[in-house]
Order: sequence, then structure tokens, then C-alpha cells
Amino acid sequence: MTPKNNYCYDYPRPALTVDCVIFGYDASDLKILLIKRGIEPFKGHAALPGGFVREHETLDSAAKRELMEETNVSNVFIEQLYTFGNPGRDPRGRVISTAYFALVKREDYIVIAGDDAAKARWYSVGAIPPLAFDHAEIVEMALNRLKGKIRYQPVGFELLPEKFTLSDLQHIYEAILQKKLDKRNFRKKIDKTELVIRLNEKEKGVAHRAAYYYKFDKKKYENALKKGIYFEI
Amino acid sequence: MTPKNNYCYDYPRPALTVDCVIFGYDASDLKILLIKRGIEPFKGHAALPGGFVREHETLDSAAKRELMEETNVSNVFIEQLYTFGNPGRDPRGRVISTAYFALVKREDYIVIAGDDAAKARWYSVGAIPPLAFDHAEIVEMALNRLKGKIRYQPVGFELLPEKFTLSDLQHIYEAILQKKLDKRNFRKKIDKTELVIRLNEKEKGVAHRAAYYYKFDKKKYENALKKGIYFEI
DNA sequence: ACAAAAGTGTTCGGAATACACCCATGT
DNA sequence: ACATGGGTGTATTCCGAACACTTTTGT
Repeated sequence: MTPKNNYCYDYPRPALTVDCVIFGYDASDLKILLIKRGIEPFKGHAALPGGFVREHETLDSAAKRELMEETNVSNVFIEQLYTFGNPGRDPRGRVISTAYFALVKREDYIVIAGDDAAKARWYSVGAIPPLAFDHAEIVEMALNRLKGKIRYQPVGFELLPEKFTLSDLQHIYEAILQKKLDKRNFRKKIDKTELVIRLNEKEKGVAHRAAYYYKFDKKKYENALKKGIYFEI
Repeated sequence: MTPKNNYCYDYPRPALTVDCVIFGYDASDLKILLIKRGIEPFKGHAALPGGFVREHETLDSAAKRELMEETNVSNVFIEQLYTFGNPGRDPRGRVISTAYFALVKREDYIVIAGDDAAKARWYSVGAIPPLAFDHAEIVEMALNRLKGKIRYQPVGFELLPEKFTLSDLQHIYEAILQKKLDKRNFRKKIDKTELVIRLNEKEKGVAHRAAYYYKFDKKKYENALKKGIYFEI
């Protein structure tokens, strides 16, 4: 039994949704999670995962809930991106959407497939299909934000597992900044932050010299932040 | 004649407002425009100018309209800041507010006083009174955004008249960054951008050596932006 | 042996910083 | 004459960019 027109106001009100741009990294490629829409409008199109904000939840919790529903991960980097509210962005009527962007680690996520929700799939940012609504614009803004953010915040680690190689890290920077970086200069810069610690453990079974694993010292980073020390990478 | 409950929906919907953090610069001081609330809740408190988004306008136009109503200026720098939507931020019910921040030139603005709208007044950012709702949080975020933005975008000029002295400009940077800058180094940096042009005109009637006026070469800046050239100041 | 990626130092130019004195103007 | 802020140059340090070869591992 669905309610029928039980909520009445003196003035028209828009519907409020959140949409999530979820980034992942995999096989040297930066990816975005998209669902396939099962209903009109834009049925069959790819779209950002999202949904209505509930009556008693904050925007942040709505975004986290949507993220959780799609990927089964919690405890990830998530941040408000921008609010899109042009009349006409949704053919069904006035819908305001606050977009979020999230960074998830490949080791954590489990994409829910085949349940009643639309199917989710990862797409390389270089090969994003036509999107429903104004979602292409949202994705573009998220990519720009990420590009800007990575210069002054160590967000690359949010996309990597606990243990990673410096080449992995460099590939993430290259994918986000869309340019090649010099290996020696990159390592010098990472080294200088003193936030990335080499472990006594190497890759195994690779057909070349095995790389050391490293980990990000998150506690040290957060303590430094509290003291007002900033990092540029 | 006001409408009564003519807009009905199946699910509850929040009300949608915009609030503007309007910055100005005056007497070596960075200022914010605040109104005094004439009605409950928070009657008598200072608050950010803002209001409801209308049915057929974009968020941006709603913000520009509010700005225009308060200051009579158009054609200013205005940018979306963040959307605040915690349940409970407004005691009257669920209200989502998209905050904007604007930079206005002192020469342009005319604060409307004594009309039916609440009275507006400029407050130094160092002496902001207790604010209604969660507006203190909004102002804090706006200040941080401005502080971050001024490092890579020439926003200082948006607060100054067409003709300004380099000391004016430096004072703006100092007010925003909250630290003293070295005069010679500051001028070297401004000079290097090649975006600030000295005019053949000096201050008059000052009790010290008269300073040259300068102007910002906005066209050159915008052309450079199109070519993908960025400036850090 | 070879293919493939890991790992490592030095040089150079430009930018950031620190710093002190004389100049023009009104009172 | 003096008070007030305007205007200017140099030396030093630090950071970013460019650049090539040896090592390790699996096939």
C-alpha cells in the first residue's frame, strides 16, 4: 500500500535525491560504478547510483546508504560534490540532486549483481557510456574535483588496498592527472611526506623484479592535520 | 490571498532555500553582509540573506536574485558553496539550504535599508555576531573556501574597484589568508602574472606618497584560462 | 638469454623567502 | 620637520624537472 498525496504544502516543493560518483581503481585504470536503469525515464541507460533522501536522514547518510546498497562497503572516503537543481534536469518534475563522490578500495567492494536493484558495473573513466539525466555533467565535475584534490590531499590511498606498491600509487596519480609522471621524482616526493612506510614484504610471482609493498600511515597523517600541517603531493 | 495546501505529494518533501555569504572589502577589512531577522525563529538574530527557491528558477538564479535583492548588484562573482540539509537545522521542519558565496565590489553595492526586507549590515569577519540556524557553520565554510581559492584563482580583484592600489590588493590577501605578507615579494608575484596593469594615475589627497592605481586585465586572464593556463598567486 | 618492471642520484633553473632603505605627500 | 605609507633589489635557500642505467625475477 503506497501513500497517496498525504503530504501537502502551501507552495510547490522539489523532490530531493542524492547521486554518488563512486571511483575505484583496478588493472591500472580509474573506474566509476554505474547502474543500468530499469525504469523510465532513460530506461536502459547507464546512470549514477542514487535515490531519494528519507525524511529523517542527513544528506551525508543518504549518500552513504546509497553507496552501501550498491557496493556493500562502508567506511570509505565520501564527500559532497555539488547540488544540481536546474528545472528540467528530470523530465518527471523538479528534482534536486546533491551529488557525492566516493573513493573505494578494490579489496573491499562487492558489487551487488542480480538482485532487484538495477545491475551495477564498473566503467573506465575513459569509456563512459551516454548517461541518463545530467549525470555526464556530474561525472565530469567529480573528475575535476578529484584532479584538483589529489594535489593537496593524499586521496590516492583511498583507492588502494592496505598494502600497495609505489608503481600502483603512481599509476593512480597518472590516471587522475592524465599525464605521465617521472618515477624518480614521484618517489622522492612520496618519500618526503614521510607518510608512506615500506614493509618487509615483496610481491610474489611476478615476471620481473618484485616490488616492495608499502602502507600509508593514516594516523600520522591525521595527527599532522590536527596540528595544521598540510601536504602537497 | 495565500495558497493553502495546494501542493500534495506521496512522500514528504523538504523545503528548499538558498543562503548567500556575501563578502565585501572596506577600510582594510574583509566583511560579510548579514541581515537582522524580523520574524521567528531566531527573531532579532543576525542571519545570512536567503530565501526560498522558486518553482521555475535554477539554484544559481535563486542565489543571484537574493543577492540582487539585498545589495542591488548584479554581475558579481558568485559560486555554489555547499548544501546543508541536516534534519533539525531549522526548527520549523525540514529545510534544505544550498549556500552560495559571492564577492562584491564596494563601489557597486547599495545596501537596501529601511524597506520591508530586514535590515542588512556589513560585519567584519573578525567580529561576527551569533547567527541564526547553522549559519555560523556556513560562514566558516565560506571563509575556508575563500582562503583555499585565493591561492589558485585571482578572486581578490572581485572585491576591489576597477582601479586599486597594490596595497589594497595586498591587504585583501592578508585579510583572507590571515597572515602578513612581504611587500616586495607580493609585488614581484603580482608582477609576474602580467595580469595587473599600472595606470598613469595616482591617489590624491593622502598624507603620504601617493600610490599608483592599477587595474586587473580580466580579458587577458579569461583568454589564458581558455588556453588552459593557470595562475597561482 | 631475455623480457619486464623495480629501484636509485645528480644537475640545473626558477621560485620562494628574508631583508632595509629612500621617496613623495599632507600637516 | 615629521609622520605616513609607497616603492624598490639582492642574496640564499628550496623545490621541481629532466634525465639513464643496474637489479631482480620468471619464462
